[in-house]
Amino acid sequence: MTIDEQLELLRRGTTEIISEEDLKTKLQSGRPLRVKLGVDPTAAHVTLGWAVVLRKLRDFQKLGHTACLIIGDFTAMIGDPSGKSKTRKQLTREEVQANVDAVSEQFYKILDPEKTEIYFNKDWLGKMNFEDVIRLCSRYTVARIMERDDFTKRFTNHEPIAMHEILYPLCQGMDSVEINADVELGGTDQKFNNLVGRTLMSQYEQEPQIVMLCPLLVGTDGTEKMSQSLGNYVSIIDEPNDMFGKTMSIPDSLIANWFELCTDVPMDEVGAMLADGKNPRDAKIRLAKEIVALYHDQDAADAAEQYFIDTFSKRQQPVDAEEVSIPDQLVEDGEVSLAALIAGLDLAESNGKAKNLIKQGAVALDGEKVSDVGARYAVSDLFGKVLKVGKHQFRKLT
RNA sequence: GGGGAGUUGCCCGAGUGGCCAAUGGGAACAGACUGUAAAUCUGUCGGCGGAAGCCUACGCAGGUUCGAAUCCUGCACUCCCCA
Repeated sequence: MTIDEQLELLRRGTTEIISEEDLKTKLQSGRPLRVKLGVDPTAAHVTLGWAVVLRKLRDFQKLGHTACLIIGDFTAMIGDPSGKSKTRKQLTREEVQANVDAVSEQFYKILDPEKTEIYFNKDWLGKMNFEDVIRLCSRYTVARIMERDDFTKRFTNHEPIAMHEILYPLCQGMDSVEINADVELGGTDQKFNNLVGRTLMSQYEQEPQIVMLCPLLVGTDGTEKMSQSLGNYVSIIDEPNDMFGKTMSIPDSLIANWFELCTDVPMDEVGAMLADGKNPRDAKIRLAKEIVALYHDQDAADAAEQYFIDTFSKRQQPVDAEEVSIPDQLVEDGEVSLAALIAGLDLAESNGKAKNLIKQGAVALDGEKVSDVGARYAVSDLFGKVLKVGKHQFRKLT
């Protein structure tokens, strides 16, 4: 592959490269580059949004470069202030460890383990003493830190900014120094942090890293960036049917963007699918299948499509609803209250909510609507029946 | 260090002694309509209970009162002004 072809591949799905010229020079050197991606284990799932950057990292690997994943087990205890209007909650060591465990194996669904190095930034940040911290702080000024628009906003809005938050960019910059990164990848919200890395690196007499920024994937709600705390996410370890269904729930306006950032489908093909007169639903089905195929396989994608059409388009009961047994503690004299059962199976948060659902006509047994809030059934009558709650949730009682 | 303002349900925000489980908006959920899209309309939205009702809640801890989210005291946290 020529250098220009390589650049072309790397450029896809990025919004900014600082600077492209320097990147070209580095590519021309022919040596494997150290491409850094910092990940904070603040969540237990790799989401499609997160995958955007991971997939870019994989592109580098395909070209023979080395992925340097920095697990922010130290920085997670600070909490990245990027784009946040509030101080993040600081995670405990246990929470961080649990997330690290959960997330690390998910990375290899995307990355090539042979070309991946994993670092934990507690290994160096955790060893700094107070003097080291003071010295680090002296390398950056308050004015420059306050340039960040999220800090500026919080400051002008009289919202609190805790001291430790302004150290976050410096910590992240130290990571780059520590591993001597050639390139750092990040979402557009990471621009400031990544640029601090460049500054620090030159102060440590290293060649400043190239910064490559990827757009933030908008979540299933169609407005906010995809994040686990907002609940608008698709996880790459979601079950095929969930993955398919969640993807189908995105607004039409996002279809092209998701194709670009989450799949390898060529963009002119996407354009054709979305041309005037075509039903955007079909494009969305294709999108959902692509995504399922990527993280499961083609068979799973086909099955998920079939499930979706049967269950939602045709409004049939799924053939293979998840089977659940009726919890013993709900049974009294061989009977259960329907509301308690719904709550007990986690299909509603509380008995009260379950009753509301019944009142609203959202509950059916074997296709027959139940409207009696106080309905009770003999357990033996329920065996084998399919309980439907809302549009999406089906459970086969056993 | 001094002075002032504030802390209400998932979020924002009203409420200044009983009519407050707490106005309103947003989010969320459900129903209708659909393409599980968007938009729209309707309903629900602390817990338990079939219901009546009961319990728990307005930063935390006490107090005054027949009765407090509302008054008093102390504590914690946030913001502003001055030093």
